[in-house]
Amino acid sequence: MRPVATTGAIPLPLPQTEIPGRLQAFCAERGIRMTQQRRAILSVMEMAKKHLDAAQLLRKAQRLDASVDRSTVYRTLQLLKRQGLIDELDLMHIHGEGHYYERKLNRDHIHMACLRCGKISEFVSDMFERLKRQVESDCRFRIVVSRLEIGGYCNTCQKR
Amino acid sequence: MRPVATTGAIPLPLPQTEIPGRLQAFCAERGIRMTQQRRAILSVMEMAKKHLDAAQLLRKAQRLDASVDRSTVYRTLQLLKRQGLIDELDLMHIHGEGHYYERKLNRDHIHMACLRCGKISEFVSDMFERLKRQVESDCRFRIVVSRLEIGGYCNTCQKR
DNA sequence: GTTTAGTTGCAACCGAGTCGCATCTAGGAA
DNA sequence: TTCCTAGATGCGACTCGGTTGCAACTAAAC
Repeated sequence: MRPVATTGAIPLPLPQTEIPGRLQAFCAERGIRMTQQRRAILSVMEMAKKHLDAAQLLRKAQRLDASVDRSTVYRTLQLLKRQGLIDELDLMHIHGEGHYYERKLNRDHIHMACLRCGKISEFVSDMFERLKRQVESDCRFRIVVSRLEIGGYCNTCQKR
Repeated sequence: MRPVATTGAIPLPLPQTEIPGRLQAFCAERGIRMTQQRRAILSVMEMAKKHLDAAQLLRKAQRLDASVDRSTVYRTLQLLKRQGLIDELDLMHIHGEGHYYERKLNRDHIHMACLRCGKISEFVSDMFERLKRQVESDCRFRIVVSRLEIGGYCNTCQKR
């Protein structure tokens, strides 16, 4: 398990890579059939150093297995979403209408998208966790998935 | 200005209506040309008692002015977004890939979507405001727009 | 009233995502 | 090891939300 800051608020760089094969191990545990194509897609997800959309994921997966089809990518993404293994992001629609995907880590984080340079940054905060607990108790709402996205101007772009 | 709870965490019902003509007044202030079609669209937005998607907005606007076209609705939504007068929501894609829109009120709120019954509820929380201030200071990020959406199970659906 | 920049309807278009179906294959059973 | 079949795949057609180019129209400044 990748070490994650457990206290305070730490600006986080970009998503980190995980132990290779982690996602495949999860799937095996849950009795999900493993195919050549899924292996390619999962390992791309696992090694991704930034948020990928379906088209990027397809291109990268095809470099590992040329037979991978667009529809298989979408079907696999649905599978991983249902299993709670990945998160779907909009990143404030900075680049079109599509979605971005990332491995779900132990701890949720906030996504900030710079409206000027398009940079995406991430942020882990205890207060976010506390806010979710407040929602659960005050609204009697059982949270399954949450997404906090922020649009604005990053430090560098504010200075211009 | 509609009274909004300013302290603590209050479960909020659905979006309220505003003083009629409010959006049009905003546009006038900013020197935005007012047309028959825009008037129809704005008043639908203003009187909406729930979150509307573009298609619903079109249908309702056409009841006020039959000439309103789909593209005009989309162009007007873009305009209002740019002006910061409305917020765009996904509502966790509970019903397809489209977007929902609502008048921006003084205070941001959290949207909760029940994955079982589809009910959307809203929640205002000081902690959300504090969290945003934390992001601004810790990450030196100037927030323009933010969106916190939560998927899970509402009180009623948990009991089954 | 004249003028014109801004807005509109229309129809064609785009790109993300889905689906039906024939074919293929992972992986359990014999 | 071979056989078998539920489940996965590729393909192509499709849906649907949203955009765009263009000629016609109009709000509002003069």
